[in-house]
Amino acid sequence: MATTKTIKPTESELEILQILWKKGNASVREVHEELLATKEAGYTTTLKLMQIMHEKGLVKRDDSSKTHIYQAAVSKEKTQKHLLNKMIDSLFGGSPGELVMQALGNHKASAEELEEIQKILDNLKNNK
Amino acid sequence: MATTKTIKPTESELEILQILWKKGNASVREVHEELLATKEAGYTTTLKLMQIMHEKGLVKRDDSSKTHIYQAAVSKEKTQKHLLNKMIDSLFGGSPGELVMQALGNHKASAEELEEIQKILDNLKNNK
DNA sequence: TTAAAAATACGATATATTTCGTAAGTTTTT
DNA sequence: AAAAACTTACGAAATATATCGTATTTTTAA
Repeated sequence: MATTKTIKPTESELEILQILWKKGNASVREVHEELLATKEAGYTTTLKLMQIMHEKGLVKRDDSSKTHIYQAAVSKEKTQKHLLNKMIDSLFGGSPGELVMQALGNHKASAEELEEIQKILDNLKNNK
Repeated sequence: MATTKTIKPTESELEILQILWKKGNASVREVHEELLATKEAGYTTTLKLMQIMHEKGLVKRDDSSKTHIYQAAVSKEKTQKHLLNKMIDSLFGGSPGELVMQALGNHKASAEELEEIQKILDNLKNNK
């Protein structure tokens, strides 16, 4: 078995990854501006976090020019999958259904989303 | 608006809560034994964690006899809900649908679960 | 009734995460 | 060309989390 790389971004790292996933690539400044919309933080704090993420391999960066340009090195889907599975195992007794029910019960999903989910559901049913 | 109590158990606290949810109530010793099945830890570490959880109000305890008996003070459902919402916000751009799709796509849900989900889905659709 | 085992309390250390200040080098503006 | 603004690097402090050792008390067993 290959050594499974442990993707486990911290809370703050996740916030940054989200921005990078959305923007594709961005400078520290750009990420920082986005962060400010949500939370209070100093510029060097963001910078430091992104440097650490780079060391960890969570992001790639192009430092050919003065202002470095960052980009996520882990895919959104893989990360979601990973953390979701962890949560299903640790909080929902390994049952994805239990989680789905909770999630649907709580939040309000849009009509479009409900349709999307319906499609997936139909698919799964047919494959039984 | 009432002050929203922040339920945010740490990883370790979650492991303990799970055991308490399962057993209903238990001594530190019992919880510790269970923990050992999964991970390495000293007894006093478990004790300390549970004491901290008590301070935080995550668990209740009966200390009328020498050996204190603990029990979860937060419900499994509320905790699931809380952490799920956090995850939806921090990883799925606030869209529960996205999360549900990932969850359904990855894991295999049982036919019964699919039916359950279908019911919830129908309900949500009708309430639009 | 003494010794061993079990339990709690508590402080100290270790580790992980987050935040920030300062220095030093670029680029931009005046 | 000098000043101002921007950027990175880096160390250090602040905070949160986890782990453990030791002292003390209580219970159990010899």
